[in-house]
Amino acid sequence: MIYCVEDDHGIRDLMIYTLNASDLEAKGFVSGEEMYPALNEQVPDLILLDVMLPGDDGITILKKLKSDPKTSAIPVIMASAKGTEYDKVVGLDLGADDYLAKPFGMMEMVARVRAVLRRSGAPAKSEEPIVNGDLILDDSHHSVKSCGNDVQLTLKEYELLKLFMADLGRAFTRDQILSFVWGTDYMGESRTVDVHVGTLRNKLGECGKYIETVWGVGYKMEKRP
Amino acid sequence: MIYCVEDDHGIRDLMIYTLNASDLEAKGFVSGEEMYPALNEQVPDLILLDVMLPGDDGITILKKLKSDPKTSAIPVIMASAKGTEYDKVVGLDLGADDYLAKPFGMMEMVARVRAVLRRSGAPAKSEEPIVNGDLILDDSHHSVKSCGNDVQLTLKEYELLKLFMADLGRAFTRDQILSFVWGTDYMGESRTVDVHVGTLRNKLGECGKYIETVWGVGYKMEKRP
DNA sequence: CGCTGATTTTTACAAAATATTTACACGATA
DNA sequence: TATCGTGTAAATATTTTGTAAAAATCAGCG
Repeated sequence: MIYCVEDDHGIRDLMIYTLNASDLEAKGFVSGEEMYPALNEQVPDLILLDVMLPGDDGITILKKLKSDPKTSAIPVIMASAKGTEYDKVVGLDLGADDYLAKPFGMMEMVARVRAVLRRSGAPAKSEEPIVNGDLILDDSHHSVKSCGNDVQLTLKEYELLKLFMADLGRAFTRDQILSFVWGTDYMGESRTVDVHVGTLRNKLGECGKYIETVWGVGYKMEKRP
Repeated sequence: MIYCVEDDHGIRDLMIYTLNASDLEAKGFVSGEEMYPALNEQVPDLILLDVMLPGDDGITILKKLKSDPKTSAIPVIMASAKGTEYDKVVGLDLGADDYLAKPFGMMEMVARVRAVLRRSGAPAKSEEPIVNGDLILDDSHHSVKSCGNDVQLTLKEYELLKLFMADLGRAFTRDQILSFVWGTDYMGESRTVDVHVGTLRNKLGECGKYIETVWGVGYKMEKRP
Protein backbone atom coordinates (compact mmCIF):
# COMPACT_ATOMS: atom_id res chain seq x y z
CA MET A 1 0.00 0.00 0.00
CA ILE A 2 1.25 3.44 -0.99
CA TYR A 3 0.03 6.67 0.58
CA CYS A 4 0.08 9.69 -1.66
CA VAL A 5 -0.16 13.18 -0.13
CA GLU A 6 -0.86 15.84 -2.75
CA ASP A 7 -3.30 18.74 -2.56
CA ASP A 8 -3.93 19.14 -6.29
CA HIS A 9 -6.94 17.02 -7.02
CA GLY A 10 -6.11 16.33 -10.67
CA ILE A 11 -2.52 15.34 -10.06
CA ARG A 12 -3.46 13.20 -7.08
CA ASP A 13 -6.09 11.25 -8.97
CA LEU A 14 -3.74 10.71 -11.87
CA MET A 15 -1.07 9.39 -9.53
CA ILE A 16 -3.47 7.05 -7.78
CA TYR A 17 -4.82 5.83 -11.08
CA THR A 18 -1.35 5.19 -12.47
CA LEU A 19 -0.14 3.39 -9.38
CA ASN A 20 -3.21 1.19 -9.37
CA ALA A 21 -2.78 0.45 -13.06
CA SER A 22 0.81 -0.54 -12.27
CA ASP A 23 -0.32 -3.17 -9.77
CA LEU A 24 0.48 -0.96 -6.83
CA GLU A 25 -2.24 -0.26 -4.31
CA ALA A 26 -2.47 3.43 -3.47
CA LYS A 27 -4.56 5.80 -1.39
CA GLY A 28 -4.64 9.59 -1.69
CA PHE A 29 -4.69 12.33 0.96
CA VAL A 30 -5.02 16.09 0.62
CA SER A 31 -2.86 16.93 3.61
CA GLY A 32 -0.74 15.49 6.36
CA GLU A 33 -3.57 16.08 8.81
CA GLU A 34 -5.78 13.85 6.70
CA MET A 35 -3.16 11.11 6.50
CA TYR A 36 -2.13 10.87 10.16
CA PRO A 37 -5.22 8.95 11.33
CA ALA A 38 -4.85 6.52 8.44
CA LEU A 39 -1.36 5.63 9.64
CA ASN A 40 -2.90 4.10 12.72
CA GLU A 41 -5.15 1.90 10.63
CA GLN A 42 -2.43 0.65 8.29
CA VAL A 43 1.28 1.26 7.86
CA PRO A 44 1.96 1.82 4.14
CA ASP A 45 4.98 0.42 2.27
CA LEU A 46 5.85 3.86 0.94
CA ILE A 47 4.71 7.48 1.12
CA LEU A 48 4.73 9.92 -1.77
CA LEU A 49 4.90 13.39 -0.27
CA ASP A 50 4.42 16.75 -1.94
CA VAL A 51 6.40 19.58 -0.34
CA MET A 52 3.93 22.45 -0.82
CA LEU A 53 0.83 21.50 1.11
CA PRO A 54 -1.89 23.25 3.10
CA GLY A 55 -1.35 22.86 6.84
CA ASP A 56 1.81 20.90 7.67
CA ASP A 57 4.18 21.15 4.73
CA GLY A 58 6.02 18.11 3.39
CA ILE A 59 9.17 18.80 5.38
CA THR A 60 7.23 19.00 8.63
CA ILE A 61 5.35 15.81 7.81
CA LEU A 62 8.59 14.00 7.01
CA LYS A 63 10.11 15.08 10.33
CA LYS A 64 7.04 13.87 12.20
CA LEU A 65 7.17 10.53 10.39
CA LYS A 66 10.85 10.04 11.11
CA SER A 67 10.52 10.94 14.77
CA ASP A 68 7.87 8.31 15.47
CA PRO A 69 9.28 4.78 15.68
CA LYS A 70 6.01 3.37 14.31
CA THR A 71 6.51 5.26 11.04
CA SER A 72 10.22 6.05 10.86
CA ALA A 73 10.97 3.02 8.74
CA ILE A 74 8.52 3.88 5.96
CA PRO A 75 10.38 4.95 2.81
CA VAL A 76 9.40 8.41 1.57
CA ILE A 77 9.66 10.02 -1.87
CA MET A 78 9.41 13.82 -1.85
CA ALA A 79 7.96 15.74 -4.79
CA SER A 80 8.57 19.42 -5.31
CA ALA A 81 8.68 22.07 -8.02
CA LYS A 82 11.85 22.24 -10.06
CA GLY A 83 14.17 25.08 -9.20
CA THR A 84 15.16 26.52 -5.86
CA GLU A 85 12.46 24.72 -3.92
CA TYR A 86 13.61 21.36 -5.21
CA ASP A 87 17.27 22.07 -4.58
CA LYS A 88 16.50 23.28 -1.08
CA VAL A 89 14.61 20.13 -0.20
CA VAL A 90 17.27 17.84 -1.65
CA GLY A 91 20.02 19.87 -0.06
CA LEU A 92 18.49 19.62 3.40
CA ASP A 93 18.93 15.86 3.21
CA LEU A 94 15.97 15.14 5.42
CA GLY A 95 16.22 11.41 5.09
CA ALA A 96 13.83 10.98 2.22
CA ASP A 97 14.57 7.95 0.06
CA ASP A 98 14.22 9.73 -3.26
CA TYR A 99 13.11 12.96 -4.84
CA LEU A 100 10.88 13.83 -7.78
CA ALA A 101 11.12 17.20 -9.53
CA LYS A 102 7.77 18.58 -10.67
CA PRO A 103 6.54 18.30 -13.29
CA PHE A 104 7.27 14.59 -13.42
CA GLY A 105 5.93 11.97 -15.78
CA MET A 106 3.88 9.12 -14.41
CA MET A 107 6.26 6.57 -15.86
CA GLU A 108 9.13 8.14 -14.01
CA MET A 109 7.12 8.18 -10.82
CA VAL A 110 6.34 4.48 -11.09
CA ALA A 111 9.96 3.71 -11.88
CA ARG A 112 11.15 5.53 -8.78
CA VAL A 113 8.48 4.00 -6.58
CA ARG A 114 9.51 0.55 -7.82
CA ALA A 115 13.18 1.32 -7.25
CA VAL A 116 12.59 2.42 -3.68
CA LEU A 117 10.32 -0.56 -2.97
CA ARG A 118 12.93 -2.90 -4.37
CA ARG A 119 15.61 -1.37 -2.17
CA SER A 120 13.26 -1.76 0.77
CA GLY A 121 13.11 -5.43 0.10
CA ALA A 122 9.44 -5.43 -0.78
CA PRO A 123 8.60 -8.25 -3.13
CA ALA A 124 9.68 -6.98 -6.52
CA LYS A 125 6.96 -7.28 -9.08
CA SER A 126 6.64 -6.69 -12.78
CA GLU A 127 10.31 -7.31 -13.43
CA GLU A 128 9.19 -9.75 -16.07
CA PRO A 129 9.16 -8.70 -19.71
CA ILE A 130 5.76 -7.74 -21.10
CA VAL A 131 4.78 -9.81 -24.13
CA ASN A 132 2.07 -8.95 -26.66
CA GLY A 133 1.95 -10.89 -29.89
CA ASP A 134 5.35 -10.49 -31.55
CA LEU A 135 6.27 -7.59 -29.29
CA ILE A 136 8.40 -7.95 -26.17
CA LEU A 137 9.36 -5.15 -23.81
CA ASP A 138 11.95 -6.01 -21.16
CA ASP A 139 12.12 -3.14 -18.73
CA SER A 140 15.13 -4.33 -16.74
CA HIS A 141 17.14 -4.49 -19.95
CA HIS A 142 15.40 -1.44 -21.31
CA SER A 143 15.07 -3.29 -24.58
CA VAL A 144 12.34 -4.03 -27.10
CA LYS A 145 12.00 -6.89 -29.57
CA SER A 146 9.61 -6.73 -32.51
CA CYS A 147 9.11 -9.94 -34.52
CA GLY A 148 12.35 -11.25 -33.11
CA ASN A 149 14.40 -8.17 -34.01
CA ASP A 150 15.92 -5.79 -31.52
CA VAL A 151 14.50 -2.31 -31.93
CA GLN A 152 16.40 0.79 -30.87
CA LEU A 153 14.00 3.26 -29.28
CA THR A 154 14.56 6.71 -27.86
CA LEU A 155 13.47 7.38 -24.30
CA LYS A 156 10.13 9.00 -25.16
CA GLU A 157 9.31 6.31 -27.69
CA TYR A 158 10.18 3.67 -25.13
CA GLU A 159 8.03 5.16 -22.41
CA LEU A 160 5.18 5.63 -24.82
CA LEU A 161 5.36 1.98 -25.79
CA LYS A 162 5.63 0.95 -22.15
CA LEU A 163 2.48 2.91 -21.39
CA PHE A 164 0.55 1.17 -24.15
CA MET A 165 1.84 -2.26 -23.23
CA ALA A 166 1.21 -1.85 -19.53
CA ASP A 167 -2.50 -1.45 -20.21
CA LEU A 168 -3.32 -3.30 -23.38
CA GLY A 169 -6.57 -2.41 -25.06
CA ARG A 170 -7.01 0.78 -23.14
CA ALA A 171 -7.49 3.95 -25.21
CA PHE A 172 -5.53 7.00 -24.09
CA THR A 173 -6.31 10.57 -25.06
CA ARG A 174 -3.41 12.78 -26.12
CA ASP A 175 -3.71 14.71 -22.88
CA GLN A 176 -3.53 11.54 -20.84
CA ILE A 177 -0.50 10.41 -22.79
CA LEU A 178 1.15 13.77 -22.20
CA SER A 179 0.44 13.47 -18.50
CA PHE A 180 1.77 9.94 -18.26
CA VAL A 181 4.88 10.21 -20.35
CA TRP A 182 5.77 13.88 -20.26
CA GLY A 183 4.52 15.10 -16.91
CA THR A 184 1.38 16.43 -15.33
CA ASP A 185 1.76 20.07 -16.14
CA TYR A 186 3.68 19.80 -19.36
CA MET A 187 2.92 22.82 -21.53
CA GLY A 188 3.25 21.76 -25.12
CA GLU A 189 1.48 20.86 -28.29
CA SER A 190 -0.40 17.62 -28.12
CA ARG A 191 0.60 17.01 -31.72
CA THR A 192 3.97 16.01 -30.34
CA VAL A 193 2.31 12.75 -29.34
CA ASP A 194 1.32 12.08 -32.94
CA VAL A 195 4.87 12.51 -34.13
CA HIS A 196 6.19 10.09 -31.53
CA VAL A 197 3.47 7.56 -32.26
CA GLY A 198 4.42 7.87 -35.90
CA THR A 199 8.10 7.16 -35.41
CA LEU A 200 7.27 4.41 -32.94
CA ARG A 201 5.00 2.67 -35.45
CA ASN A 202 7.73 2.98 -37.99
CA LYS A 203 10.46 1.53 -35.85
CA LEU A 204 8.27 -1.37 -34.74
CA GLY A 205 7.77 -2.47 -38.35
CA GLU A 206 5.00 -5.08 -38.60
CA CYS A 207 4.17 -4.69 -34.93
CA GLY A 208 3.63 -0.97 -35.50
CA LYS A 209 0.13 -1.95 -36.54
CA TYR A 210 -0.62 -2.96 -32.98
CA ILE A 211 -0.90 0.74 -32.16
CA GLU A 212 -4.31 1.82 -33.35
CA THR A 213 -5.68 5.30 -33.83
CA VAL A 214 -8.90 5.96 -31.93
CA TRP A 215 -10.40 8.65 -34.10
CA GLY A 216 -11.20 11.86 -32.30
CA VAL A 217 -9.76 10.47 -29.07
CA GLY A 218 -6.17 9.21 -29.16
CA TYR A 219 -4.42 5.87 -29.40
CA LYS A 220 -4.38 2.38 -27.96
CA MET A 221 -2.60 -0.93 -28.40
CA GLU A 222 -4.76 -3.94 -29.10
CA LYS A 223 -4.15 -7.18 -27.24
CA ARG A 224 -2.71 -9.89 -29.50
CA PRO A 225 -2.68 -13.65 -29.09
CA MET B 1 23.77 -16.60 6.57
CA ILE B 2 24.89 -13.04 7.21
CA TYR B 3 23.39 -10.80 9.88
CA CYS B 4 23.36 -7.13 9.11
CA VAL B 5 22.82 -4.61 11.92
CA GLU B 6 22.13 -1.13 10.61
CA ASP B 7 19.50 1.35 11.77
CA ASP B 8 19.10 3.27 8.51
CA HIS B 9 16.26 1.60 6.70
CA GLY B 10 17.37 2.52 3.19
CA ILE B 11 20.97 1.46 3.62
CA ARG B 12 20.04 -1.75 5.38
CA ASP B 13 17.64 -2.83 2.71
CA LEU B 14 20.05 -2.04 -0.07
CA MET B 15 22.69 -4.12 1.71
CA ILE B 16 20.34 -7.06 2.16
CA TYR B 17 19.23 -6.78 -1.45
CA THR B 18 22.78 -6.68 -2.74
CA LEU B 19 23.95 -9.57 -0.59
CA ASN B 20 21.03 -11.69 -1.70
CA ALA B 21 21.69 -10.77 -5.31
CA SER B 22 25.29 -11.91 -4.75
CA ASP B 23 24.18 -15.37 -3.65
CA LEU B 24 24.70 -14.58 -0.01
CA GLU B 25 21.81 -15.11 2.38
CA ALA B 26 21.32 -12.14 4.67
CA LYS B 27 18.97 -10.93 7.38
CA GLY B 28 18.68 -7.37 8.68
CA PHE B 29 18.31 -5.98 12.20
CA VAL B 30 17.75 -2.44 13.39
CA SER B 31 19.68 -2.84 16.64
CA GLY B 32 21.71 -5.23 18.70
CA GLU B 33 18.74 -5.83 20.95
CA GLU B 34 16.79 -7.02 17.96
CA MET B 35 19.59 -9.35 16.85
CA TYR B 36 20.43 -11.07 20.15
CA PRO B 37 17.41 -13.40 20.18
CA ALA B 38 18.09 -14.39 16.58
CA LEU B 39 21.57 -15.58 17.57
CA ASN B 40 19.97 -18.31 19.62
CA GLU B 41 18.00 -19.52 16.64
CA GLN B 42 20.87 -19.56 14.20
CA VAL B 43 24.56 -18.69 14.33
CA PRO B 44 25.41 -16.61 11.25
CA ASP B 45 28.61 -17.00 9.21
CA LEU B 46 29.33 -13.30 9.51
CA ILE B 47 27.96 -10.14 11.09
CA LEU B 48 27.98 -6.70 9.48
CA LEU B 49 27.84 -4.19 12.30
CA ASP B 50 27.23 -0.46 12.16
CA VAL B 51 28.93 1.50 14.94
CA MET B 52 26.33 4.23 15.48
CA LEU B 53 23.19 2.45 16.60
CA PRO B 54 20.27 3.13 18.90
CA GLY B 55 20.62 1.22 22.16
CA ASP B 56 23.85 -0.78 22.36
CA ASP B 57 26.37 0.76 20.00
CA GLY B 58 28.47 -1.36 17.67
CA ILE B 59 31.45 -1.46 20.02
CA THR B 60 29.32 -2.72 22.89
CA ILE B 61 27.69 -5.32 20.67
CA LEU B 62 31.09 -6.53 19.47
CA LYS B 63 32.35 -6.88 23.03
CA LYS B 64 29.28 -8.87 24.00
CA LEU B 65 29.72 -11.13 20.99
CA LYS B 66 33.38 -11.75 21.72
CA SER B 67 32.78 -12.49 25.38
CA ASP B 68 30.28 -15.25 24.70
CA PRO B 69 31.91 -18.49 23.53
CA LYS B 70 28.83 -19.32 21.45
CA THR B 71 29.37 -16.23 19.29
CA SER B 72 33.01 -15.30 19.73
CA ALA B 73 34.07 -17.14 16.58
CA ILE B 74 31.71 -15.28 14.28
CA PRO B 75 33.66 -12.93 12.01
CA VAL B 76 32.53 -9.31 12.24
CA ILE B 77 32.87 -6.40 9.82
CA MET B 78 32.37 -2.98 11.39
CA ALA B 79 30.95 -0.06 9.41
CA SER B 80 31.28 3.53 10.54
CA ALA B 81 31.32 7.07 9.23
CA LYS B 82 34.54 8.24 7.73
CA GLY B 83 36.62 10.55 9.85
CA THR B 84 37.35 10.48 13.54
CA GLU B 85 34.70 7.88 14.33
CA TYR B 86 36.15 5.45 11.83
CA ASP B 87 39.74 5.99 12.96
CA LYS B 88 38.73 5.57 16.58
CA VAL B 89 37.03 2.25 15.90
CA VAL B 90 39.91 0.92 13.83
CA GLY B 91 42.43 2.21 16.33
CA LEU B 92 40.80 0.46 19.26
CA ASP B 93 41.45 -2.87 17.55
CA LEU B 94 38.45 -4.56 19.05
CA GLY B 95 38.96 -7.77 17.21
CA ALA B 96 36.78 -7.04 14.24
CA ASP B 97 37.82 -8.88 11.08
CA ASP B 98 37.52 -5.91 8.78
CA TYR B 99 36.28 -2.34 8.60
CA LEU B 100 34.12 -0.40 6.14
CA ALA B 101 34.19 3.40 5.99
CA LYS B 102 30.82 4.98 5.30
CA PRO B 103 29.69 5.77 2.74
CA PHE B 104 30.76 2.51 1.13
CA GLY B 105 29.76 1.08 -2.23
CA MET B 106 27.86 -2.17 -2.40
CA MET B 107 30.56 -3.74 -4.55
CA GLU B 108 33.16 -3.04 -1.94
CA MET B 109 30.94 -4.43 0.78
CA VAL B 110 30.41 -7.71 -1.08
CA ALA B 111 34.13 -7.95 -1.80
CA ARG B 112 35.02 -7.55 1.86
CA VAL B 113 32.34 -9.95 2.98
CA ARG B 114 33.64 -12.54 0.52
CA ALA B 115 37.21 -11.95 1.64
CA VAL B 116 36.38 -12.42 5.29
CA LEU B 117 34.28 -15.51 4.57
CA ARG B 118 37.14 -16.96 2.55
CA ARG B 119 39.64 -16.29 5.32
CA SER B 120 37.35 -17.88 7.87
CA GLY B 121 37.12 -20.99 5.78
CA ALA B 122 33.46 -20.77 4.96
CA PRO B 123 32.56 -22.52 1.74
CA ALA B 124 33.41 -20.03 -0.99
CA LYS B 125 30.81 -19.55 -3.65
CA SER B 126 30.68 -17.66 -6.92
CA GLU B 127 34.44 -17.51 -7.07
CA GLU B 128 34.43 -18.40 -10.75
CA PRO B 129 35.64 -15.82 -13.25
CA ILE B 130 32.88 -14.09 -15.22
CA VAL B 131 33.30 -14.48 -18.96
CA ASN B 132 31.54 -12.41 -21.59
CA GLY B 133 32.79 -12.60 -25.16
CA ASP B 134 36.45 -11.66 -25.10
CA LEU B 135 36.21 -10.19 -21.64
CA ILE B 136 37.17 -12.08 -18.49
CA LEU B 137 36.89 -10.75 -14.96
CA ASP B 138 38.44 -12.94 -12.30
CA ASP B 139 37.41 -11.55 -8.98
CA SER B 140 39.53 -13.86 -6.88
CA HIS B 141 42.61 -12.57 -8.73
CA HIS B 142 41.17 -9.07 -9.05
CA SER B 143 42.25 -9.17 -12.66
CA VAL B 144 40.70 -8.41 -16.04
CA LYS B 145 41.57 -9.76 -19.45
CA SER B 146 40.34 -8.12 -22.63
CA CYS B 147 40.95 -10.00 -25.91
CA GLY B 148 43.66 -11.98 -24.18
CA ASN B 149 45.50 -8.97 -22.81
CA ASP B 150 45.77 -8.11 -19.15
CA VAL B 151 44.21 -4.76 -18.38
CA GLN B 152 45.25 -2.62 -15.44
CA LEU B 153 42.19 -1.02 -13.89
CA THR B 154 41.84 1.35 -10.97
CA LEU B 155 39.50 0.39 -8.15
CA LYS B 156 36.48 2.37 -9.35
CA GLU B 157 36.91 1.18 -12.91
CA TYR B 158 37.14 -2.40 -11.72
CA GLU B 159 34.03 -2.21 -9.56
CA LEU B 160 32.11 -0.53 -12.33
CA LEU B 161 33.03 -3.32 -14.71
CA LYS B 162 32.17 -5.93 -12.11
CA LEU B 163 28.73 -4.40 -11.67
CA PHE B 164 28.06 -4.55 -15.39
CA MET B 165 29.38 -8.09 -15.73
CA ALA B 166 27.51 -9.42 -12.72
CA ASP B 167 24.21 -8.63 -14.41
CA LEU B 168 24.73 -8.74 -18.14
CA GLY B 169 22.11 -7.02 -20.24
CA ARG B 170 20.65 -5.14 -17.34
CA ALA B 171 20.44 -1.38 -17.78
CA PHE B 172 21.59 0.70 -14.81
CA THR B 173 20.72 4.34 -14.26
CA ARG B 174 23.49 6.65 -13.14
CA ASP B 175 21.90 6.85 -9.71
CA GLN B 176 21.86 3.09 -9.39
CA ILE B 177 25.49 2.91 -10.43
CA LEU B 178 26.39 5.55 -7.87
CA SER B 179 24.59 3.57 -5.17
CA PHE B 180 26.25 0.31 -6.03
CA VAL B 181 29.79 1.46 -6.69
CA TRP B 182 30.14 4.65 -4.70
CA GLY B 183 27.73 4.22 -1.80
CA THR B 184 24.15 4.94 -0.91
CA ASP B 185 24.62 8.40 0.44
CA TYR B 186 27.26 9.57 -1.96
CA MET B 187 26.60 13.19 -2.76
CA GLY B 188 28.28 13.90 -6.06
CA GLU B 189 27.78 14.62 -9.69
CA SER B 190 26.41 11.72 -11.63
CA ARG B 191 28.60 12.84 -14.52
CA THR B 192 31.44 11.19 -12.65
CA VAL B 193 29.97 7.92 -13.85
CA ASP B 194 30.30 9.04 -17.45
CA VAL B 195 33.96 9.84 -17.03
CA HIS B 196 34.69 6.46 -15.49
CA VAL B 197 32.73 4.67 -18.17
CA GLY B 198 34.77 6.60 -20.69
CA THR B 199 38.14 5.58 -19.28
CA LEU B 200 36.91 2.03 -18.79
CA ARG B 201 35.83 1.78 -22.42
CA ASN B 202 39.20 3.10 -23.42
CA LYS B 203 41.23 0.69 -21.34
CA LEU B 204 39.17 -2.27 -22.52
CA GLY B 205 40.01 -1.53 -26.14
CA GLU B 206 37.83 -3.57 -28.50
CA CYS B 207 35.77 -4.90 -25.62
CA GLY B 208 34.99 -1.35 -24.59
CA LYS B 209 32.21 -1.55 -27.14
CA TYR B 210 30.42 -4.06 -24.95
CA ILE B 211 29.42 -1.20 -22.67
CA GLU B 212 26.46 0.43 -24.33
CA THR B 213 24.90 3.78 -23.61
CA VAL B 214 21.19 3.61 -22.86
CA TRP B 215 20.26 7.09 -23.94
CA GLY B 216 18.42 9.13 -21.35
CA VAL B 217 18.85 6.32 -18.83
CA GLY B 218 22.37 5.10 -18.19
CA TYR B 219 24.56 2.21 -19.30
CA LYS B 220 24.54 -1.55 -19.70
CA MET B 221 26.79 -4.34 -20.94
CA GLU B 222 25.38 -6.49 -23.68
CA LYS B 223 25.72 -10.26 -23.45
CA ARG B 224 28.16 -11.61 -26.02
CA PRO B 225 28.48 -15.13 -27.41
C1' DC C 1 54.79 16.18 8.37
C1' DG C 2 55.19 17.70 3.50
C1' DC C 3 56.39 15.86 -0.99
C1' DT C 4 55.19 12.84 -4.97
C1' DG C 5 52.67 10.29 -8.08
C1' DA C 6 48.31 7.97 -8.81
C1' DT C 7 43.51 8.18 -8.69
C1' DT C 8 39.19 10.39 -8.48
C1' DT C 9 36.10 14.21 -9.22
C1' DT C 10 34.68 18.37 -11.32
C1' DT C 11 34.24 21.36 -15.07
C1' DA C 12 33.57 22.97 -19.57
C1' DC C 13 32.58 22.61 -24.17
C1' DA C 14 31.94 20.23 -28.60
C1' DA C 15 29.45 16.60 -30.74
C1' DA C 16 25.72 13.54 -31.03
C1' DA C 17 21.13 12.23 -30.30
C1' DT C 18 16.61 13.32 -29.32
C1' DA C 19 12.45 16.23 -28.87
C1' DT C 20 9.35 19.70 -30.56
C1' DT C 21 7.27 22.57 -33.75
C1' DT C 22 5.57 23.56 -38.08
C1' DA C 23 3.40 22.98 -42.36
C1' DC C 24 1.02 20.70 -45.57
C1' DA C 25 -1.12 16.57 -47.60
C1' DC C 26 -4.26 13.11 -46.81
C1' DG C 27 -8.27 10.65 -45.07
C1' DA C 28 -12.42 10.25 -42.13
C1' DT C 29 -16.82 11.95 -40.92
C1' DA C 30 -21.21 13.98 -41.33
C1' DT D 1 -18.04 18.34 -50.38
C1' DA D 2 -16.64 20.91 -46.44
C1' DT D 3 -14.58 20.30 -42.29
C1' DC D 4 -11.77 18.63 -38.96
C1' DG D 5 -8.56 15.25 -37.20
C1' DT D 6 -4.40 12.68 -38.41
C1' DG D 7 0.22 11.22 -40.75
C1' DT D 8 4.60 12.71 -41.62
C1' DA D 9 8.77 15.06 -43.54
C1' DA D 10 11.71 18.57 -42.57
C1' DA D 11 13.44 22.46 -39.83
C1' DT D 12 14.56 23.99 -35.38
C1' DA D 13 15.40 23.65 -30.57
C1' DT D 14 16.81 21.20 -26.68
C1' DT D 15 18.94 17.74 -24.04
C1' DT D 16 22.26 14.30 -23.19
C1' DT D 17 26.64 12.36 -23.72
C1' DG D 18 31.91 12.01 -24.70
C1' DT D 19 36.05 13.67 -23.38
C1' DA D 20 40.06 16.50 -22.45
C1' DA D 21 41.99 18.99 -19.05
C1' DA D 22 42.01 21.21 -14.53
C1' DA D 23 41.38 20.63 -9.69
C1' DA D 24 41.01 17.97 -5.69
C1' DT D 25 41.85 14.05 -3.03
C1' DC D 26 44.34 10.09 -1.55
C1' DA D 27 48.28 6.73 -0.43
C1' DG D 28 52.90 5.81 0.21
C1' DC D 29 57.30 7.34 1.82
C1' DG D 30 61.62 9.78 3.30
